[in-house]
Amino acid sequence: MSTGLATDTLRRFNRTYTQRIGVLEESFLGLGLPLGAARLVFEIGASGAAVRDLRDRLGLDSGYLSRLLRDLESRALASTAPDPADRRRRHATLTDAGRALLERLETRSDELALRLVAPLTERQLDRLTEALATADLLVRAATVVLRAVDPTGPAATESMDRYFAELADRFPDGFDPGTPSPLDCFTVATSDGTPVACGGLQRIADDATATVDEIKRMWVDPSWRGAGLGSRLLRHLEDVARSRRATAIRLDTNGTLSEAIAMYERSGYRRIGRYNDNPYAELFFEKTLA
Amino acid sequence: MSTGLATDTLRRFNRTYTQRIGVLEESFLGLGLPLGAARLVFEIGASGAAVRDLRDRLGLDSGYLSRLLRDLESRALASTAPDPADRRRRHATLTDAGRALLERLETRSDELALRLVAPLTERQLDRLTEALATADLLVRAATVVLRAVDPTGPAATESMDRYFAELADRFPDGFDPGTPSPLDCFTVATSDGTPVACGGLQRIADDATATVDEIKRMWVDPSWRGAGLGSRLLRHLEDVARSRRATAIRLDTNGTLSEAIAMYERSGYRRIGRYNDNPYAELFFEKTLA
DNA sequence: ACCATTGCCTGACTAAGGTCAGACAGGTGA
DNA sequence: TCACCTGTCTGACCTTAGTCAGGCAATGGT
Repeated sequence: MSTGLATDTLRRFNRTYTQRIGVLEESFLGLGLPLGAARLVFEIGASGAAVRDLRDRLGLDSGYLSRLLRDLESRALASTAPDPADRRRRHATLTDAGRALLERLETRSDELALRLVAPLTERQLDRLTEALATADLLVRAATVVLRAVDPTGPAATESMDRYFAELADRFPDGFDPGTPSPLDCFTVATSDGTPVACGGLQRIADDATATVDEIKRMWVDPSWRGAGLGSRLLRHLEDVARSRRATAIRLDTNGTLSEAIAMYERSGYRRIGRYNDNPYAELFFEKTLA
Repeated sequence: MSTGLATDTLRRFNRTYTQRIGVLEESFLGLGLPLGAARLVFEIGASGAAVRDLRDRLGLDSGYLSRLLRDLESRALASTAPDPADRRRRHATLTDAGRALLERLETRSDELALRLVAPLTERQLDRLTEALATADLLVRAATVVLRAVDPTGPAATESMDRYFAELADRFPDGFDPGTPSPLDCFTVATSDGTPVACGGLQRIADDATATVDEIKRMWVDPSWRGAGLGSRLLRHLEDVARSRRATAIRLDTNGTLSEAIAMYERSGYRRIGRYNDNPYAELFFEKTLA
């Protein structure tokens, strides 16, 4: 298909959106707060948030956010306190009044959304919901950022922990990572700062005949599957391996991870015999790098 | 399904949208024009537009729009001239420089859209395009306005003409409306001011046994089909008929209009025998009103 | 103990977006 | 012809949103 169709659709949708759904934003208005401040209340949420995160999520200048926070404080809607772990960082929380306002904001937002879709039949509402969920997942997936991180750093550790936790969940007899040895390099995919996928490389052979990297601890957050994140990560790791002068990539996997297996096959990996003694591995794949 | 899921999805999408796609808007920036002015250039378009329409479409205060137009004029991007038909109204047109700018705006917007979806595979791009097109159609359909209009007025005439034109196109031997007699009442569905569907009622029987209204000249714009506009219009006309104390509704149709026939059956209409001598009618339906 | 860095805050400033009241020209019906 | 309406324009005014440079306190490495 032509990318022209895609951009046309995107732009057409953009127009419909700003005219029709965009007014949802304005539901935040009319409760005495300007839009920016209301959005901030929304973003702080019932459980509070770090100032740093707020800045990232709202994409605001540090000075401006600070001013908005002071504004909320002067209205007794929020308060900030230093983070005990690092007293330079600050954490914002809503006061009772702030939480009450948040609730009213949510109610209004819901009402407006409901009114918007009220003329639709149930069947159409289902179609709309499904279409929006699909679009949401894909757009979010498209804007995921792949980043090489320190294989022993916090970002790598956090995503590997989630990977191990899932294996423990899915394997019939559980999973024991032991003390995982650090990999040569590690890539984490993040969306809004939280890791949603990861994977690393380890050199397992380097002699006259071949230089082989093994892909290890590759994982995609369950709620992000079906958006092509896995293939994208795989391609990325292949690029990294190539830049490390690897001539082939291998990986092993367990028979329970059926989506992963399908993806490896789609991506040009072919089944080979066992090449290690990993007790959890049942299937072994290899791909020759061009 | 619960409407809660729908509003959740809508709100979640809303968030993703403002963070990710919303920046498309900013593609209008950086060409020396503030966003509002750039949007106005976009809305005037290559073929110009009435100031009145611009105000409606952009939802702006008359004074503010006027100021924006003066701004564009002072930059030699647009010019306004009185409408010859009513010299109070004014019509805005882009100058050559304005059209050149419009083109650059469109290019930038396209480029940004492309960059946004670049990480997606072709298959995902197809899915995204389809999802957005569906969402677009449904959201636009949900915000269509049904309005009773003068059966002989311009709005009614315009949509009936399009209906007749389509019949002429679809019937193997063409269609001749003759001099259509005005109906008792007529409803037009509009989106952004242009008619997208219509239908009227005519009392065809009123005696001791029954008061019967006939639905005539019901039509949905081809590009708007599949969004439930037909059923909504049908329900609306039934309400109108009820308010006119009708006890039953009849309608006739041609065998070629298969989507319409399916819709009538879904909506509780049952086949009856011929009740008029309309030469184009082949099928006849009736529904008893509660 | 020192220094660079990080995280947040403040003051000063600007652009953008928008409202409101009134003015004024053109049009319309009695 | 007059009174009133419609559509647009102008001046005065205001809020919101945001940038930038510099400041201070807490932290981490040496």
